[in-house]
Amino acid sequence: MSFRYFILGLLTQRPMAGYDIKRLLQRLDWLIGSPSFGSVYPTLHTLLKDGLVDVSVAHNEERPSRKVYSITLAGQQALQAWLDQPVEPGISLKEFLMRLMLAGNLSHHGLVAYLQQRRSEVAARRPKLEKVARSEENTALGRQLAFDYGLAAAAAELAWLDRTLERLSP
Amino acid sequence: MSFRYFILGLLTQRPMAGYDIKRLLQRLDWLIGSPSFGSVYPTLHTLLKDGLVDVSVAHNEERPSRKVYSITLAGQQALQAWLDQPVEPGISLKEFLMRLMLAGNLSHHGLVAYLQQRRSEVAARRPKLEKVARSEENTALGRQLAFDYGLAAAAAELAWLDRTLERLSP
DNA sequence: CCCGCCATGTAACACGTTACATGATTTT
DNA sequence: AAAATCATGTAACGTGTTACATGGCGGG
Repeated sequence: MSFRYFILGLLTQRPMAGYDIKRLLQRLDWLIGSPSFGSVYPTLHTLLKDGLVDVSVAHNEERPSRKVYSITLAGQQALQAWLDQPVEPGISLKEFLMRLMLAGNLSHHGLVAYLQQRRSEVAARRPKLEKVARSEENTALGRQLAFDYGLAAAAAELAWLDRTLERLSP
Repeated sequence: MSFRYFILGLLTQRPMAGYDIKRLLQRLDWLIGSPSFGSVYPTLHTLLKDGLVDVSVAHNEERPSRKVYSITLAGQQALQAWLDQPVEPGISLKEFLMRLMLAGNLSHHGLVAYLQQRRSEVAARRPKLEKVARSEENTALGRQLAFDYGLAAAAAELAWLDRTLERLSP
């Protein structure tokens, strides 16, 4: 269900063809990863089958025909329902960012709550990581480095969340 | 092939049962993600079938029998071959950390080279992200936040890599 | 007495990748 | 003339999840 809703979310901004979506996703590759064409097209097919998107074929002389998809009312409702349901804890960074990118469909309050939930999760990770890092089986160099990385990453994310929450507050 | 080699790598430290592996992985969950039992056991079965691990059943009265797996010579060679082959660029953070945790099987020089490669990749992401963030279609709040996060994360990882590389140098 | 931990396993399913097929047009 | 870009699609495969089945032990 991961990319399904994200693609649906992209279509709230403007109607797009599969190729466009793939290209856009490609440029977001580093943040959320980019599915292949073999994934994008079938996803659009099932969204269409489920009535969440419409398609209009743009017959072009000179260039291949494009199938331009737009979100339907049912699609907007389905997206909203998905966004409204609370995120279960332990979500991955990629999922966190995917939802964050759809923040345009969220209320200000919803966005702040989302970031605050993330903040408390990341904060909770710190002591856990430290505890695991100190356990006797993790003295190998690689493990030590990985834990060290984890702590640094958690600290950086926490700092970003604090900065961002402050910026968003009135 | 992702967890296959990581599990093999875990067995270089000590022989373990599937349950042990899962428990260990669980504690590394935040760093590299943890596969379910339905993935761990079949993985061990195929490693066994391929001759990369051995199994010895520990019949215990009182407790369920445990199947303790140990790495074979062929397994060690396969792992080494996998570690020796250069990492293709664009690897995900999770894969980066998985390999990092196996650093015990790497030479000092190999480890440093690995980190340096990562450093140059992360450094290259910065200008790309900045360029994409400035493009006209990314003015929506969510996108801006996600890009901002990406830049902060990249900066933090870069700083960590520099610190670590310095610490590892003579 | 029920719940949680220990311990293994299988089958159905979900999601995504790789590799292929097709074919025109623009750039090198 | 070759290669990249535009544009869509399918089929086989890989890897992992969820949900189930089985069964004993220990603590609240």
